[in-house]
Amino acid sequence: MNKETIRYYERKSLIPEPYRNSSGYRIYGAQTVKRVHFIKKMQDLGFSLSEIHKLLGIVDKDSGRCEDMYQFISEKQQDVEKKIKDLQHIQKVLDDLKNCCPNERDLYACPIIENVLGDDS
Amino acid sequence: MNKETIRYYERKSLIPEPYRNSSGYRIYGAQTVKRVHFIKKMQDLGFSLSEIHKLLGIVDKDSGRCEDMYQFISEKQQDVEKKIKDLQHIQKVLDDLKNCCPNERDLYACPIIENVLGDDS
DNA sequence: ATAAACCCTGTACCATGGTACAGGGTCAAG
DNA sequence: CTTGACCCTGTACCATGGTACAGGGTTTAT
Repeated sequence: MNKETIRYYERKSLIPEPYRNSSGYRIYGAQTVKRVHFIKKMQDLGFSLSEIHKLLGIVDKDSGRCEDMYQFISEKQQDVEKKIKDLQHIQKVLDDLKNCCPNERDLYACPIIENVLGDDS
Repeated sequence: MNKETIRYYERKSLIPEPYRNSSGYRIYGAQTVKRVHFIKKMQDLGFSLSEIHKLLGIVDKDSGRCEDMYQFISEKQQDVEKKIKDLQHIQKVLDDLKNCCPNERDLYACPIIENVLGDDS
């Protein structure tokens, strides 16, 4: 991973300020390394950095962690469910557009274009 | 729609510079209004403004419009298909996380957290 | 001993899709 | 004829997730 990105996470308080050696160089412990892995994985699961910030607040808590975590995951699942449904709707509209296309070269009045451009809704 | 957004589209060359009256006020014709509707609809279908910029290039062309349009829609469908698959994978991972959660309050060692935090991959 | 190859800080910049002024001109109503 | 409500321009700013310097200090290798 890019060091600039790590420093970006530090600025955003996603990871703690690390120890510095006598020259002021950052020394990272295993926990911070794990934390960065956690951030990456949650990003891959579609969580934004601000969501991950909240999530890390849960992780750092000493009680109620599991319940809050479950809650968080559940809410994200609903987000993801909605995104899938939206994309499936888009897929259907794109299909309809394709199906109205005769696919002939040099046909000026492309039904797809007319469909989207002229449809007064 | 917000006038600032329309002016933003003008800056980005998504719509032509409109006619001005004697005081320099913008006067929009029906074609530009249709163009803005087109932009909004294509945005709703998941096209970015830069994609819409290319699309409008096709719309403005005098030949081969239909074939290019069909091509564009088809490529977008593949994008959308991939996004859906990615989200479905995410959904599965989130499900797995939920399934490993005992959902007990005050349980310190939340399996979800351990799962994501500690998994060395 | 000196150059390469790191680290540090701070700031600016990239794309995306806009929004929000400031400081001015114009237009219609009362 | 003045006040408010528009329009104009230009520029700066918002969030998001970083990246890329400039201008220093340090460490390592030859």
